[in-house]
Amino acid sequence: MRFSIGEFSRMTSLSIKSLRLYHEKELLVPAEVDKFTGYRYYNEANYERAKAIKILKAFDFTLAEIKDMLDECADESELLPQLENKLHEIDSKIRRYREISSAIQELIHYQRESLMMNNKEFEVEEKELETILIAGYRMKGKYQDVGKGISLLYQKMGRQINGKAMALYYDAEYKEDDADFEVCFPIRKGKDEDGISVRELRGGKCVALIHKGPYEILGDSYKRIFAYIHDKGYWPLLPSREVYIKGPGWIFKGNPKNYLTEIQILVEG
Amino acid sequence: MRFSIGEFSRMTSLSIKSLRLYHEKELLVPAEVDKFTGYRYYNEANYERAKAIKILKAFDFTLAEIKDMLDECADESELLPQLENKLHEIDSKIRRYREISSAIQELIHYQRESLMMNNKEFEVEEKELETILIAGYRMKGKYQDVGKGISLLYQKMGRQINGKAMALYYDAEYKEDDADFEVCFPIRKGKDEDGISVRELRGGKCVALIHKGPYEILGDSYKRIFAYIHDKGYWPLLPSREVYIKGPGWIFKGNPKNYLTEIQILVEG
DNA sequence: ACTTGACTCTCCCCCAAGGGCAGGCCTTAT
DNA sequence: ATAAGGCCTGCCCTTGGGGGAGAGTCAAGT
Repeated sequence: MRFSIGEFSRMTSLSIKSLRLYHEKELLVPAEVDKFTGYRYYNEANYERAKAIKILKAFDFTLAEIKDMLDECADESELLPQLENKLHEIDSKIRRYREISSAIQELIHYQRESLMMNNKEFEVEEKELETILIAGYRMKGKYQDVGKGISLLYQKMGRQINGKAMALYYDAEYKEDDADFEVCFPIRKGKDEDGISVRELRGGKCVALIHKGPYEILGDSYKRIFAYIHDKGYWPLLPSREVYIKGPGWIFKGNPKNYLTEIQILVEG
Repeated sequence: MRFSIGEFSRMTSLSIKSLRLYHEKELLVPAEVDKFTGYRYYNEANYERAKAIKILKAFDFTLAEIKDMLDECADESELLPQLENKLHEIDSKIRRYREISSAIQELIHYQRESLMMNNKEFEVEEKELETILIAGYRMKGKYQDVGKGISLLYQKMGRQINGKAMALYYDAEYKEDDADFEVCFPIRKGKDEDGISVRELRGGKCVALIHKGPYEILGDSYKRIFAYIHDKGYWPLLPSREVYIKGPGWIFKGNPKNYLTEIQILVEG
């Protein structure tokens, strides 16, 4: 039997283009090529080889690899090393894609959550905070440096992170240039390292308010929350906390009007 | 601040080639290009955009997708649809690679096993066969057609297959052209369909011999096994079974000298 | 024998995301 | 002023083909 390229293409479900490419690369050379017309004619042996090629292609081998394997091996058992290599390759691709997948999922989740919260108006509320494990990095400087501290800490702690970025403010008053604060993340586990302190952050009774808008007008919300505390006759404890529910994103700086920040102040009384 | 392309490359860990490509594609256009020398100069805003590009590239977006996203969105929440699409893409890649991975693992396992058995000499042995669930396809024809039946059945049953291909021979004598046999696979579960019979294959006391070599000389091994049965005073039952431990592979036909076939004959007595 | 329609040939350009190199211009420091 | 190192454009290469142009071929019907 002798098959023209079109017939052979239908038999093997390989496109004519592919067959010509395989011929050029000497991966699948037609049994007969008409010297005058250049027409390719395939036979049974070509068909067997084409089947092998398709299987190996389905295993994600490149054409060059397939050529080597088919030319140098006569039995499947000789393919074992190549198969093992390819298996490792595939498995590391899977690992990589899994990481990407969970990173995207996390980002989507985060965006969804902050979209949901964006239409609400927020009131001062009282709640009970739980004790959590945090990794903190103490800094002195301007409030704007909080962002840098967060990205630093994020890179250090990577996959141990278990919640949204926070900052603890140790000053009882507003300080322009010399504020004393600590950026931190809730974490699953970790150890002290490079100025990073890992410890429990005690919970307790707390007055909280979600602030919507740019950080420049955080003062308004602080005013509201302190008025509330005063009204109730509570006594505010230090450090106060800011939880950055939605801030400048990883990708865009975003619109500061949509930033969400929860101010939490532990109180006594 | 104004950075030359080399400086900017070091800052962003993007190669100079990439930066020039991104410029050409208008993905990342330098803040300033010297009209006379063509030198590119980048600024802070370029740096922010480069960071975004790197993140999206890490998420496996193409440059064109990244350009669209960065040009048309001002906030991360607007990226949600694209992120979800990409997540689906990534997840289907993971599924695909997982299938490849398990197929390769199976093939490796199979090859390893048959390599191990290849140095042994085999003797007739007695053993107890368990009852198994099989999918069988009854055929009449030549013994050479067994191969075709097996690939047909393999394609139908796919992932339900739970063991090596077998054939059941219902003739008490050797038949050249008109043999009555049934190719089958052990399976996990399944239903009758298109002439495929799914049922239990009863086990029992059995005399078995692993035959090494081409199918043409299976007769020699049958002679040995029947001699043994006769010696012991057993009574052979039909159908007899052949289990194709190693035959022509998926990829190569392989060397028939290394084929391994277990002949199993249930006996009474 | 001729025509016609379906096949097939080679050759060239295209995709993504750059890598590598050649030949020439530019900047900067000494 | 000069040298070293930076930067420019332009061209070819990679993988696994897809698309199409223009020309030649094959097989069947008339």
